[in-house]
Amino acid sequence: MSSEVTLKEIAESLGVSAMTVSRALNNRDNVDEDTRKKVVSKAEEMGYTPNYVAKSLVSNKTYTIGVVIPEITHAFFPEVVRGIEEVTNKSDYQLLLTNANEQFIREKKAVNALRSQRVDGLLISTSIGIDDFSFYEQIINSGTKLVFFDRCIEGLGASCVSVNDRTSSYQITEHLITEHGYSKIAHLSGPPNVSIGKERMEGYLEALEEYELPINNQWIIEGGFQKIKGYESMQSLLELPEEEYPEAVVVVNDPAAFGAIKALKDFGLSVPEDMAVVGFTDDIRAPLLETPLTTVHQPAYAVGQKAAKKLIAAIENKDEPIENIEVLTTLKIRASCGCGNF
Amino acid sequence: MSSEVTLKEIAESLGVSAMTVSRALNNRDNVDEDTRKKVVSKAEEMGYTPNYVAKSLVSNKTYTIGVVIPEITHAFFPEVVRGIEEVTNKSDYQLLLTNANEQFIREKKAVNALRSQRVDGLLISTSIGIDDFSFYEQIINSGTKLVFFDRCIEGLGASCVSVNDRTSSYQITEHLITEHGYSKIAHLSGPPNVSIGKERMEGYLEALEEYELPINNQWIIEGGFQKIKGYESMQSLLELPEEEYPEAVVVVNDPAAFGAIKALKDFGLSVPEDMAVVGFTDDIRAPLLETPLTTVHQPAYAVGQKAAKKLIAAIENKDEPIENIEVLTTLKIRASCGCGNF
DNA sequence: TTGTAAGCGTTATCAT
DNA sequence: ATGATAACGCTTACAA
Repeated sequence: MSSEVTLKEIAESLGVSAMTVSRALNNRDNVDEDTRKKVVSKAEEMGYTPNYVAKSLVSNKTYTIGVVIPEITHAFFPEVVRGIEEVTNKSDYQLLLTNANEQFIREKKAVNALRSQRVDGLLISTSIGIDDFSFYEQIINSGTKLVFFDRCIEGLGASCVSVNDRTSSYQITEHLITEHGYSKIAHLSGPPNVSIGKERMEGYLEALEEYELPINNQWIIEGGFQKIKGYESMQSLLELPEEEYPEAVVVVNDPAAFGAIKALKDFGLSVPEDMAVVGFTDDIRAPLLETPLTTVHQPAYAVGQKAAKKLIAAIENKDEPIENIEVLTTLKIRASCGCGNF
Repeated sequence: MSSEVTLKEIAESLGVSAMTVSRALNNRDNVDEDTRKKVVSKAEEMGYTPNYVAKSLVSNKTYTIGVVIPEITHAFFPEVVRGIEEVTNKSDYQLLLTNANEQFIREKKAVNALRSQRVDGLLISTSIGIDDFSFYEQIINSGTKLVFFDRCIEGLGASCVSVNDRTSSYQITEHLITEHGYSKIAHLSGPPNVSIGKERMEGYLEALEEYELPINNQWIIEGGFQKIKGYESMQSLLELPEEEYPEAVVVVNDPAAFGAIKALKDFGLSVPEDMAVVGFTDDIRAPLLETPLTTVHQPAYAVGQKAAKKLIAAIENKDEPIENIEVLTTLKIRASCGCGNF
């Protein structure tokens, strides 16, 4: 950035001190109105932009928030970022965005870089492969303000904003049971060490228990969040003898559900006649499938907003409490569960 | 960010000077190997993170790049950001991301904030309503490194990375003419003051001229980039007497094409039988429509990569030339143009 | 090899 | 109302 105009230069060209210029430009009340005007117009003329780097060094505040997301192309996250942006923009914080690409090594590197940049706080959604919880434990203990969103690590003393995953998973499973009378329901799960994977599994299990349906371990396949993982999980499921096929399957998210549906198709089976499929996310493509996908709509924008608000509150207010904030989802009933008229 | 450990504190606890600690931690060659080890382990123990704010003040370099995009939910941009991220991550630059939400006022505000943060360079895709070119002219003249991407402002002395819009628009129009024999082709355009709006219009016109087809001003409707704009433009077009309807229409981008198709449907017309429609973007939803959309695939990731590479080159190399870089598109032929077998 | 002093651009504090 | 000085955490330049 070419050599920029400084307070001192403005001061010299005006024959006053740098302090006066600083005061004038920051609208302090103890400056003569005349000099203030002179300073402001001179600054304008010289093309002055305040140097936040220097400001930050003095104030120990950067007005900057670090955001770490695991996967920027998964449509959910850009929407979350938009929510974050909306809030930070109003409060005049800037966003340092990093994409960990689902790699915990990159996530760590990003967090360290962000800390070196002295961001005022961190908004984090962890990558799938995370194993080293002590990393975040140290950071939180050091007093760094941190709010997790969507993919949370619990019990570390940081607030967390997420969707009511367990309840939503319970509800969509319940829908399959009560509205359609399915009793043989499978689950293509995510990794259990990621909160959303665990929670969605639990909601599914709770619903089966509540309605006293058999829990069949052959129907619970651990996979991942991408299309290919759903495809593979469904392939495993279809290795069962045909008479042991479930009637319906709850998939951990929509991309994985797309993969699962593809696998069914490749296998010559149709949705929902041979097997009903429901997802989780309400991906932009969900309503456009040949058989539109029944799924759980996630208010990504609201998640972003709430996480950002919580973080800014924690930054600006010493004793903001630690909270787990749940944002409510809604069921999107479409055709893939067997509801014909959508 | 709680009180952080400083060089001085490490120095004191070790009985050496801050300079020695600085040298040791930065792997300068003039430090005793023994003291270096002591310093490094002490720094680790005390949880030291270098203060980049202070570093930047000295070096006049922040290792930070400001990115301004007009619309984060338009899938094209997250993909561009991923490309940018991939490059900056390797070169150890951080990304300050701002979303202008298609509002030029917010864009200006964002750029000013970014300059105050003393980013080393700017990556910008302008919002639609832009009118004040002098704003960027000043910034570029002040020596700030700036690369435009996708939505460029030309003639200001900044490099630009974009898709070969005019050629692509020419090609998809040509496809309608030569593969389908359409001679009555309309264009629902974008705003002409945004480069992609202008370029796509020009490509369309060039193709008509090349094949000596009539240019009918009633078939050229100025609109915008969102679904609703496409809907409205198509509504205008359908106000013509039925015998003056075009056979095909080139829409400025996919979201607008979705709107146009919706309007046709609401009007009782079908695609491509009554009117063929082609788009531009290859939106993730394009292949999933009832009649999959023929469109131009844009290599968003490559746009991001090239823009980031160009900017970093400009930052690190005094006389990096100003260039217009074009990234090549590919046609995605699907059913909406009348190619039946897709 | 190590230390000292000055300075990066700003603001808090005390003085005038 | 305005100015002088020190300080924020670090590095460069020079000295020991």
